Amino acid sequence: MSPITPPGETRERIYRFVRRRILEGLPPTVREVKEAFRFRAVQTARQHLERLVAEGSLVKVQGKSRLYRLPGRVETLLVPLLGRVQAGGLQVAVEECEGYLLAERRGSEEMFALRVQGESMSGAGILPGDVVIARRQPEASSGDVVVALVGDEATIKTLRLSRDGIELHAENPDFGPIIPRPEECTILGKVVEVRRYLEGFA
Amino acid sequence: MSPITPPGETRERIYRFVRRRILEGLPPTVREVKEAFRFRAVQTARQHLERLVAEGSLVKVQGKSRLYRLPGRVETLLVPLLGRVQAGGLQVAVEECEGYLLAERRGSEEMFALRVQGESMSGAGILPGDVVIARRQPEASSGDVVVALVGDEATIKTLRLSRDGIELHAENPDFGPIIPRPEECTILGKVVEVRRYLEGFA
DNA sequence: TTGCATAACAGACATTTGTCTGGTATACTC
DNA sequence: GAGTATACCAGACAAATGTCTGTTATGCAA
Repeated sequence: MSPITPPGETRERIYRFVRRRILEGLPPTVREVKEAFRFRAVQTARQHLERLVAEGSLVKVQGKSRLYRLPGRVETLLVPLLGRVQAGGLQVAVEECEGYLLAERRGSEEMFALRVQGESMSGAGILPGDVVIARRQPEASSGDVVVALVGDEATIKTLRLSRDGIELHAENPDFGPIIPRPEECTILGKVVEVRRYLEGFA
Repeated sequence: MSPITPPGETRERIYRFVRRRILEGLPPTVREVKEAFRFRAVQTARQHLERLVAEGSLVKVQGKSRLYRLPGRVETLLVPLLGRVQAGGLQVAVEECEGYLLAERRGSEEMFALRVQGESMSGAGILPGDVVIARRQPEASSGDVVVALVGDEATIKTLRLSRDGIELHAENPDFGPIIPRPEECTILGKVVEVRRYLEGFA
């Protein structure tokens, strides 16, 4: 028999283990928890897990496999890193994406990522080669950094709402604002995160 | 019997279904696929899935539940987001970290994250409030952005190696270089990634 | 002591899930 | 026609997984 640990201590470690596994994208089975902690009885793992559910640290779906989740929608998901976004819209772009990034999810929104191409947002610390992660949404507020499809190409700019319609502002004095006609501009999403990889990860 | 669809058409739809489920964080079981497409035989779903694996659109782990994944799999890692780093070094700081970030794993190196505090690196697009992710290492090359402990406090600067020793350069004309005496400066790690959260995630 | 809580174990049962063998039907090619 | 490929179905087996009943041990408090 494993040594009996102080109340709650093992449970705390189990919580962290399960949490990590969930964040990594694959919640463990009861028996995987058992194995990880070298319990000799499945029930030991199960008791701890059920306690964690009872106290609200975890939630689960009865009777299904690998269905322990974190409460409050703090989950992760794989975000497709889009290559070239063209007029076809996002659907096609997602199909032929370059790869996937990990990101925290809030709610169940659809997210996508895009590589920054020019200097136009340098003033906001968004440099060429950076990756922006955006939540897909058709509208945004004044001041938001958005991914917009203007004519035939996706661009990243700061949105300004004026009484005449929308304006897309660069954050760089060398670039003037874009004031598109409504029919030639679609907001694809709002940028929620910027990442720069200084090493590796092309 | 369900109507027979053109070759590959159902499979294409199954691929999209599975991919979506994986991106959402919970790969489906074979029977969930069966149900979603209203097949009456599990085998029908399985055949399609196996074909997708055979042609490389999906990968899976034999015999385990919910183990269909996307190819080019992302290895993940939880990186401790350190609060205040002081002379004690990283050990203590990791103990009392503010939380964890998800990051792609590169090798098995120790990583840590730190919140940017001042304007001194603004010229390199590293702004106050950003989070830098660093690989722990005691040395770095000239030109690397590093996290260094100078005297009593952790700072993020660009490293320059001169014949007199090391120099820490800010990327902002308002800040002069720091030329520390060797014994009062320790390199904690090299910055490999910069993140900025434009929404939520304190 | 008794009672109660926690931690851990042993062994089983039941459901879910992955896998397999064999079948029917349609379409295409030779 | 025979042969082959695809799509789909039926039913079963087996492994993985969730769940349950009952047990021992330790510590704490009435």
